[in-house]
Amino acid sequence: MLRTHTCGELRKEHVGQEVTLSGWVDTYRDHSGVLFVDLRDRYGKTQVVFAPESGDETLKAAKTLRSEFVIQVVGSVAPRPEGTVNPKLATGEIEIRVRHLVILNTSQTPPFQPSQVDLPGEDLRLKHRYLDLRRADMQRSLLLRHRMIKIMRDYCDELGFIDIETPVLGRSTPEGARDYLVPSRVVEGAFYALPQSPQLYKQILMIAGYDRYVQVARCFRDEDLRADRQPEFTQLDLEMSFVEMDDVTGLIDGMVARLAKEVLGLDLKLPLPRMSYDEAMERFGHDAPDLRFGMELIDLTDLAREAEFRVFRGTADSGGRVRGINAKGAADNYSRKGIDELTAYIQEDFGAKGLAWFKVGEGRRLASPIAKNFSDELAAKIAERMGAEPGDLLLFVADSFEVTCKALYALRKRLGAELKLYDPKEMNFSWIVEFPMFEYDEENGGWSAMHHPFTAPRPQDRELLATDPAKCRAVAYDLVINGSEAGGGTIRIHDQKLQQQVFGLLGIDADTARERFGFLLDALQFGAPPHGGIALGIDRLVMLFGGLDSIRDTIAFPKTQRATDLMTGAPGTVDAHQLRELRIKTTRHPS
RNA sequence: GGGGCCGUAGCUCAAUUGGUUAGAGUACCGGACUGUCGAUCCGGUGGUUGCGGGUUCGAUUCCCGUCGGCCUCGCCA
Repeated sequence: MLRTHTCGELRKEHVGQEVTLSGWVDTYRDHSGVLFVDLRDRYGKTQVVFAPESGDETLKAAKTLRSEFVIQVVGSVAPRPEGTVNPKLATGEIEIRVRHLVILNTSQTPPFQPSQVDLPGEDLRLKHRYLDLRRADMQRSLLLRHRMIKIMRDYCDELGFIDIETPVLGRSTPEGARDYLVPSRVVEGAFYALPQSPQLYKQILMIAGYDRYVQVARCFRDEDLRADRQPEFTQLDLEMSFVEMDDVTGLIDGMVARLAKEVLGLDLKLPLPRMSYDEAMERFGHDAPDLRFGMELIDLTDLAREAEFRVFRGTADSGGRVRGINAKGAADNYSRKGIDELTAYIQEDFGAKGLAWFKVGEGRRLASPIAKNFSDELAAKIAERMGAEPGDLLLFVADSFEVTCKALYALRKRLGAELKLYDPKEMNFSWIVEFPMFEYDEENGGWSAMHHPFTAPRPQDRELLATDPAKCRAVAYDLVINGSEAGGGTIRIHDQKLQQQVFGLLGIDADTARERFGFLLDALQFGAPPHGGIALGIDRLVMLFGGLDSIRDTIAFPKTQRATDLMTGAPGTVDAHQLRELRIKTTRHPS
């Protein structure tokens, strides 16, 4: 072994021991007669000291050490002299008096140093990811990821789940996200698709009788990236037979509680609270609301009908909605210019026609350029409805229900952050349930599945499939943490006829269904048990539990917004021979 | 596909209203220093201001295009 201990484990009780440490030169401080090196590995840092007692040769060699050299030192653990203890280091009470130094490898001057205070640009971090991953923050993050996956796997194992791997090369199912495609060499003109999720395989596994399946599954979606979205990401995917919704949510409640306890030291009250989709849209304008703070959406449509203000009355009379939020005590936080920015924000990004606002003065008088359009009586009713007090800022959007949801959700989220309405360290867990089965697809003029086409309707809503699909609710449940969708699941359809009916509603005719999902329809006829499951986004869970801003900081080798890998250069060109074998032509010059 | 922010020394950043020789810290190189820990002190190297074009007497600064990174709308069953 090239080491007897790691750089993070030596303490006062080791004083006097002969040890061998190996690691990277984090920093060095050359005082001519004595030279200090902070030796780093993923366990920590230990100060090693080169002094005249180390011998001329060793001291001389130590003077050639530079950042990120890999060295091995042999020496004795010594207590630090009085007054030189470093409380910032876990190993700060001791140091290694070096007798022997081996330079295991040198390093070029790194483009950035893992210990540097100012974080380098993300492109540079990604290009030299091996340096970035040496940073303590990244090590903490990957370690947290490991711990969380281990906790979840252990939990499932204890409950009898079997880890089964499903294929990465599958077939394309054009619904939903765009697929990553892989050409087949053997079958001309045919393509595999990388899985967006193991959805169908795990349902097949239920039909096959493996009644508790789990997998840490890599999933792929060829869609545009975000701070919390990567083209390939990891899900804790699980499925259970002979279960109802409460069985699945109850199981996940226990898993989340264990994560919260072991990772954050939090005792969660179970079961986690639930809210229906409709309530979430009404109170927060979104199906993944951040419940760490209030500032709920308040409906004013009935009052708007009495208003002289044409924007309000006109919207209310034509079937739209007038809704608002009350930013408590924020009247002074937003100047005219600041409110103009908020207005532009919801107009440009969410299609709102405008933003009506009032500042609440003494005696709950409403002050605003549009205030003259409101009678004192109506203004008082609005103030009452909004729970207005002097110093509050009231913001209103009059538009379709969808636009009021989007615009006010965005405003609430933005103001919540800007006004610091919640503690960033607080964690809020909840379930959103009773999602609609379908949503209307403007583009194609038909119904599309809100979750996926295999989701079961609530038994009491089954009639609605034929009569009023819009009102039909699914047995679906999303786990929401701090306003972020951390996972989602459903009870699946296990009845072949029902499955075909749903396909029909989605505009998938019998032939298409047979071609794409024939294997599932077949399997459903050979004794499919009732089943359901869930998938949790592991990258997002780590991000939330770790208090990180970007999903990229939870992934060892993430991709950029253009889905490229700055370190390896993927995606890259391939040589002409490879393309010929695949019978693929490209306008791009082969490498 | 749309909107926005950014790109200046190896790194992190600055540079007045468009103004003359583009600076600082750090890293790096050389020197001094036997208790530092963001070591300190002295000296030095280092720039096609992402790239291409335009406006101008003059462009890091303004305009157009392009490349790259990030945020975001659409998209993400």
